Amino acid sequence: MRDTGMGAGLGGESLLFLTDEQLRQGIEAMFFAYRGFTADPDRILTDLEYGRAHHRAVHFINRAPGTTVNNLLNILGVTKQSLNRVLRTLIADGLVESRIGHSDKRERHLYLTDEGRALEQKLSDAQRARMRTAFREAGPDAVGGFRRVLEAMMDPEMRRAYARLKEQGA
Amino acid sequence: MRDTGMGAGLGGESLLFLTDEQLRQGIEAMFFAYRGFTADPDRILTDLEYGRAHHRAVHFINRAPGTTVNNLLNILGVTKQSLNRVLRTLIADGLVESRIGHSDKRERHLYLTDEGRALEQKLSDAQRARMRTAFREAGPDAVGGFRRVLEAMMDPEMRRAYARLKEQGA
DNA sequence: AGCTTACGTCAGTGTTGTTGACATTCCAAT
DNA sequence: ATTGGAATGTCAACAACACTGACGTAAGCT
Repeated sequence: MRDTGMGAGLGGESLLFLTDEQLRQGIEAMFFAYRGFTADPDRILTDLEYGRAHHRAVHFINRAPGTTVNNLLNILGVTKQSLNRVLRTLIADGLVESRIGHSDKRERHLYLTDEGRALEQKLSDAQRARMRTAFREAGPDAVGGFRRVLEAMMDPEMRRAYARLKEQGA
Repeated sequence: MRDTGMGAGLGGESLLFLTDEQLRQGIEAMFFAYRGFTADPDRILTDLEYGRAHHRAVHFINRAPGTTVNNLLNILGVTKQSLNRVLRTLIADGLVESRIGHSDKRERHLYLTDEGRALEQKLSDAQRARMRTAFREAGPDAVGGFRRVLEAMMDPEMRRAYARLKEQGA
């Protein structure tokens, strides 16, 4: 087994949790857990001819109603063309409403329709159910650690977006 | 704000960490963190004309040298056609070697070549670096919680695969 | 001999992402 | 008032990565 060479001679703190093997287990845990994380919504979506991209759009529009396309673009980290394709179908299907901005008429503000909210509800119910089970199994302390590690893993820009959404939801 | 209706009257334990808002923050944390998780390898891969699928294959072949195609299929959770496309390019490019099984000649055992190991090293160095920073920022207790929640989030089948890899690496 | 398993491949399709190019609309500055 | 830039939208082409379905080959099992 290889080692980073940083595990020895660092005083009382063993830092055993930073060995390459521990890090690799963390990487694999992320990989397998993300599969579970998306599995339930994915099943619902394939029945509805939608994909994960539609879920993400619906999720964040619900989370921040009236958000602009540009704002959504930054949160989702995709190109406007990619997002536009998804939004177009959602608007055409009557799940999302796009209203021209009042102060800046170039901007489009996005809202879920009743039907859109119904889908969001259905998807997030499924996803929250899994998250709830996992949180309950692991316990409150583990949940705190989970959140701290994930936050530290984000790119700074995403960490800011995440913090903004957190404030908004509280 | 909606509520699950499970937050009240449960005695001393408040279960505040299981509110819909907390769960939604967990969901968003997973989304943003996974982006960071894959960002560094993705950057390396695009330069090399490879994708995330190649990374996953190389990772697990390195992790379990001599693994069969079928075993890899189960771990990655994709179709054989999808995996085969990736394996074909990796073998053609001399990163992976496919050896016919000794006892069962139908099976192909997969190994990384020196060149394959070099790529795996490069990719996992980048990914481990981010994981290491995140782990160090969050601290050992948080890392334990992180791992417990992720494990609880996996599908049972993936939890078994994860456990098998853990034993193997120890 | 017949069935199953493991693997590979061909063909077609769908989702999601990417560039690049171009039009429109609007705000803001000269 | 015109010019420049930002925000949005659209079209086209393309690539990665997943899927299904069908077919073939070789090997193993009963």
